[in-house]
Amino acid sequence: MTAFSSDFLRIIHERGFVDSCTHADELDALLKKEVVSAYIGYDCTAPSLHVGSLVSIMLLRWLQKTGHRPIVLMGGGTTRVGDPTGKDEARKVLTDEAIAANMAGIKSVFSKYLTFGDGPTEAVMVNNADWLDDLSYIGFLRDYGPHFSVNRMLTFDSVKLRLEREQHLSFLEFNYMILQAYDFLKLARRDGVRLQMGGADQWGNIVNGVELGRRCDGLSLYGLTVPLMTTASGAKMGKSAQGAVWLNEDQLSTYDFWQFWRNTEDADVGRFLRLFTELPLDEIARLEALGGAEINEAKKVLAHEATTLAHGAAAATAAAETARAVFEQGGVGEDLPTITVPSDELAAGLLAPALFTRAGLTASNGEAKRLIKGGGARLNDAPVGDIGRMITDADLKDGEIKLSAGKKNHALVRVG
RNA sequence: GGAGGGGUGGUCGAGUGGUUAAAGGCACCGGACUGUAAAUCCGGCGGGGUAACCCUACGUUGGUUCGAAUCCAACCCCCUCCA
Repeated sequence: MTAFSSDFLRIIHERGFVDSCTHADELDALLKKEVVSAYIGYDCTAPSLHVGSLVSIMLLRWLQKTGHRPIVLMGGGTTRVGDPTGKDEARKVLTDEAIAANMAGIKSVFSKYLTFGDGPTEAVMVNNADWLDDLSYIGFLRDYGPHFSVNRMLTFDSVKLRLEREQHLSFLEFNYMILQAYDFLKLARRDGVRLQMGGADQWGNIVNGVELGRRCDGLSLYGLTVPLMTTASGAKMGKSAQGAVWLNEDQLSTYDFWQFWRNTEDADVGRFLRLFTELPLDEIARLEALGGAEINEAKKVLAHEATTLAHGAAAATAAAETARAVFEQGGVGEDLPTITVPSDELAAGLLAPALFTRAGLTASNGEAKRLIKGGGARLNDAPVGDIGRMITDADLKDGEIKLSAGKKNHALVRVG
């Protein structure tokens, strides 16, 4: 399974996207023979996707680039059930309103990475609520229930782990894999989809769909998973200073997004360049071979490329420029988070801890005081020193005040 | 329905009447060292207050007590076995 002849499998294999794949040789031949429709499902559990999902989005992008048709499945129906995979406890049941709002946020990401339309290789977005919401219970059970073995279902990790850990698993959640399998069958029948892809944790769910297609319609369906993304030091990937690394700009600024990539661990640079950029492999090989501090150049390239894909070249350049000004010159940049304070308030003076919290650098006044006592808080690059420090318009420098919490978190205060 | 076990801070997990805002680990945040890396070491880690101090918190609601996460009652939820 090393020498694939189809562009898609060859490229994604070279770039490290493939964790496992069903009938790789057959799929390879199919991809050479015809335009293949493949889908990945996204549940609407948050208002945006984050970098954890980015691997699969890049996968769809490569699929389209190599002449096939990506289908983005929004889990409007399955989100109402809740995927138990990888969770110790049932997720809180989301309201239909929350699901709809989340879906709206998630949808917007894909247009950055894929070209949608009606052409043979243009992407399509579908919603499984369209067919799941109206299923009739008895009819569904009679049609598809016989194809699922409970004995077998109990052996899938998503279920098995819950049982082994003696964690509650509701019947509602237990049905998730059946619905996901049905999704695949439905898309195969309706849109001729032949391949489902997803994260490594989705393997069991995907295989169920492959088998359901064969049992019901004698279809040859395929599944492919990407590795679970972790950093070289073992942490789950996707934390920034602000929390999760969201793909939507309204959830995470382009500057913070850029910074996330810039702060990649050395050991991850090559892998991330292959997965999250489209640079040629020989160029990546050169970049990851850089030693010592030089590897920072590779990280900048990574940050620029990844940010360009997500937010556009202008945003990436602006973020890079701000980062350069802030880190390499110790100054300020346009992209730093900025708050505006009324001039009379500033003239009257504001306590440093309160201003830090107001600027979003600390979560509470207490935290701000601790930060100041610990020496991590700076005002115009000078340690604040005293928790009773008053900040006034006398602290303005070129019309703004730079606040810093640690070396990486900065904010600007302007008068307005 | 019956019997037994359990619900502690973001998380895991101690604590079983007072010095417990609650040991310890992880996560997280600062600092040192560096390269805006990793590893390591140091400090911090509920909220408000400059502080004294006040408030909130150990499933929920009541009760006993000078005093409860710790004892009692009822209720809710989870687990195991039985029917």
